[in-house]
Amino acid sequence: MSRFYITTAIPYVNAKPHIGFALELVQADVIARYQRLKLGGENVYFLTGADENALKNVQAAEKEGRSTSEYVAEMSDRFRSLASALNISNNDFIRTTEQRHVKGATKLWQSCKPDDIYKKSYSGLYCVGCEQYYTEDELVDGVCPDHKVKPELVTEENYFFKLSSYQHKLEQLISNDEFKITPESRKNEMLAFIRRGLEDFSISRSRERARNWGVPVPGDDSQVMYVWFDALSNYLNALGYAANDSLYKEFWDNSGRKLHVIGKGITRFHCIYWPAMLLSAGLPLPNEVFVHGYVTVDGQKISKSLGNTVDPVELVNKYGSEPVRYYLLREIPAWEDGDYSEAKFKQRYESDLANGLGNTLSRVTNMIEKFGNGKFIQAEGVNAYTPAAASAIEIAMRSYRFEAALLAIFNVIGEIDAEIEKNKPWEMAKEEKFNDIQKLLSKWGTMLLDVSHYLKPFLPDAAKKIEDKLREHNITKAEPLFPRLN
RNA sequence: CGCGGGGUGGAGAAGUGGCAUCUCGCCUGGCUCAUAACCAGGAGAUCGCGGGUUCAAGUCCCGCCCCCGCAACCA
Repeated sequence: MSRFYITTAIPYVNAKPHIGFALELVQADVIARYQRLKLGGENVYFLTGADENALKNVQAAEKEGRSTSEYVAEMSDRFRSLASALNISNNDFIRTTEQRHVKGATKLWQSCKPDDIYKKSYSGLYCVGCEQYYTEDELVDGVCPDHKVKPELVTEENYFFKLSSYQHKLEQLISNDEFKITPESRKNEMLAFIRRGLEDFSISRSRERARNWGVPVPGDDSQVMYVWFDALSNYLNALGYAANDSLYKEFWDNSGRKLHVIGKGITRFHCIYWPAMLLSAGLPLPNEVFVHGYVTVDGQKISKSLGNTVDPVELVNKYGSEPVRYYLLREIPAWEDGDYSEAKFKQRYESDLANGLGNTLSRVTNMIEKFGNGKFIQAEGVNAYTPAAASAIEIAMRSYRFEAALLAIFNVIGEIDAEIEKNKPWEMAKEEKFNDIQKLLSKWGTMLLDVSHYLKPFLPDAAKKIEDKLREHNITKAEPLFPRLN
């Protein structure tokens, strides 16, 4: 029994989703769909969701003069809609204000080794305006960079987690890939971080400082959990950890594979804090964390002050989900940062999707209609992908190099075009060599089916359209799969 | 001496020792089945700079310059 559990991170919902999170959803979706094809749909479980407990959410709601719970509910819906706009095949969507989550986070806290959670007083420079702590060097001339006020020295008693006692174990698990971090550069970063020495970290806030928002610390009403402590437990909670549901047993508490897909900014939380918490609670660890890079827009970091945010839902409304999926997967190197620009988007759309895949389908189906009587018979022994190409795609998929996989998959489009040009079926038609044409059309159609097979995880709709078209009894010229933009 | 990533034809990238590759753009030619799409050929790179190792270096070593991230309770 081979089970596969995959998750995205749960973004906090203080603003509408931007294109960076769309990247994560799409990458995770490709992996999920790919695994379903291999393992069968029932053996794959794909989770995404939203973090509603972050203090930032409270601040954002306040700014709009709304109640926090109403605000986060509405914002979570926007993230849910993004997933559906992008045709993401998630099995579930968890909100961290749900009971199953609160109960699970509580259970996880209680399951940690008693020695690992202790009370300690913490003091730091706290800016009331920002509602956050600053270190000395973050201050500009001794004042908060945002509010230009001198922060107060605040002392508060919090619960701490004994991360320090897991230093050795974590180093071991990560370096021998028992807890695998992809790409390797991220693994090295984490190892370097661990070797510098791990300090215990605070896992609670005073209820006051948390603005009375969050998951209460069990047995201590004066404190709520530090948002990361509860947030990470969502991966267990969606499966029914608190109630020990069968889903939890099948997908987490067994030997199946568990993969987290995250952005580079939260690597430490997923690769250090999270496994330590699980170790403390005596729970199985995820097998792997895949860390993708960030999306820049026109070469610049996405930032609200620059006003260069790109709304992925708008993009989908304008161009459709598949072109957006394609762009994110093909143009952004999955292991690194990548850039979005409208010009590049249009370029990819035109050359790869419209003039490439779509046009080739039109050519082939049109010739089947015109020269082949609408009949297409799948060719025996034709493989669009040589064993070398197929294995290159496999390797790319297994290492989450989606851009490399797509490049290899799309090579075949060019090959079909070149063969059409070389054989000139339209001339053969004049000479009435219809049997020969039929053979060629069988071959090209079969090659297109091979392409669509590999495209399924990436472009599920287009793949299906290609397949459906070539399975028609009386094939007519296909409608443009991706119409030209102008 | 903080850590990491990167500097390859006009643009974007691939490329861990053996004639420098791909996509887009540009030029020329071809084709007309196709979404004015497609195919072939071509021009264009002293592979950031300076040394070194080697029969041979974009690729290994040393030094330097420049760009971009990250630097622990803050998503």
